Amino acid sequence: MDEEPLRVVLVDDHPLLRHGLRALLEDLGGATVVGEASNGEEGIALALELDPDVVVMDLVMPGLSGLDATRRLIDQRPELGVLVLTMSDDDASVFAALRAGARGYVLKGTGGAQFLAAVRSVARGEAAYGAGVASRIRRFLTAPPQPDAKPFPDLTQREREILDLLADGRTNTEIAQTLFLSSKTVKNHLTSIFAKLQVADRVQATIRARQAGLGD
Amino acid sequence: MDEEPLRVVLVDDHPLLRHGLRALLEDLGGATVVGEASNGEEGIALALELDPDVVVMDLVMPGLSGLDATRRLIDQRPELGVLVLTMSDDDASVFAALRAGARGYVLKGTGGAQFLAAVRSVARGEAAYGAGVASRIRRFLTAPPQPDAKPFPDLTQREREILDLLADGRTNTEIAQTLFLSSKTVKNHLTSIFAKLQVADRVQATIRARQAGLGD
DNA sequence: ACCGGAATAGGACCCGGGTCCCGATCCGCA
DNA sequence: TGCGGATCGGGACCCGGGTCCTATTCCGGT
Repeated sequence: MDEEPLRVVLVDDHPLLRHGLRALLEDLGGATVVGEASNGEEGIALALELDPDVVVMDLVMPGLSGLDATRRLIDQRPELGVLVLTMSDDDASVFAALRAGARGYVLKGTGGAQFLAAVRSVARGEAAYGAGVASRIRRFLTAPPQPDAKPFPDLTQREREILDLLADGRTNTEIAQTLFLSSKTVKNHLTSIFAKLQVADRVQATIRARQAGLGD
Repeated sequence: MDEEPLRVVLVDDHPLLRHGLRALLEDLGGATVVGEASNGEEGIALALELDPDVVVMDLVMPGLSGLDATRRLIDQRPELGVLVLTMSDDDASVFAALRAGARGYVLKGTGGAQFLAAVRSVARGEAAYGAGVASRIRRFLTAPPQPDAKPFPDLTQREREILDLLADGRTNTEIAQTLFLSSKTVKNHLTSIFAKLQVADRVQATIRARQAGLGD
């Protein structure tokens, strides 16, 4: 499709690594390294000036970190492809980089072929995450939907129904009408609900219920 | 690295599309399609039996959806690479698929080279998301830190303080003691708060306040 | 056949929540 | 200087929320 060589900027404080990457990209990857920088400030300036297809960014560098550099770069050029290449293999680094706008995250030590594939993906506007990063993202996305199960196991069926209506801000008489009950009965149920939830009144019960996902 | 052809299972209810994919994968991709299925149930059975490197999964299918199929598949084989190939280009579909455990998400209409790259990435255990998906993920990760601003602009300072305590489940006398006020004053403020929020009582006000981020 | 718990409901009672009206002070702005 | 709004509070009043006790029905488990 695109036979023009990819234009790449390398930002890494390690000259030997830059040299190796340049060789890899230009000899085997059909890409051209149009600029190299050894810290964040230079990287930003170079990238803005040269407008490459991909910026390969290290995270830990003297001076401006790769994280901040990525953030500023994306602020100014949202569509710029930043591929983070780092040794940091932990949740915090990964998500910080993704939030900063990096479109790729691969670990140093990744094979040459995978690295080149990641560069090309990022150049195409796609996302390219290494094996470990993929599972991290999934865990992160999977976490929220978990806290389901059963909200209040010690409540009876009726009590849960009433608590649910309470969590919608309904008043006792409204709850009673909805469930075809006497308001007295609703009061009685609420009293035992308060005891089980260990709260003092309907407001606190409402808060607890909504924290557990009821209402809305 | 791995010169053995990738083993792929196709799950899509459209025979012509399967045919096209098979041709693409086998002629240009150096892969072998070891099985085809036209719905979720068959897909699960085939994938479990053949244990391929990649399962290419459509989302919309008669019978068991690709979403549910992916979920069940990943439940049993967490390391299995599932690449979702679909026309659905919306947040809900994308995140549902990622939560279900898909390691790739590309749109029908993606170029052949990109599709093959995605298949190979997924086979290597990496993640492969198309261009649009990448920006969705970023927006999702960036969203949480955003929802600040000012909760209730029409409330006065004092009213916001009182509403904040109310959102913690405090009672009128407790609020009064905290702010060194008379409970009468608290009541009066609450009355005007209810009017401004257009709610009937403290419970509904609490709900509104917590939806706006107060309390906790 | 019996017991216990869930669900329903009434009576009596207290008190906090909520409303409306009124008055006071203070401050900023026209 | 005067107006308006924010803040503070009192009085009077109503009623819904909450508690405690008692009682009935029904059902499942022993």
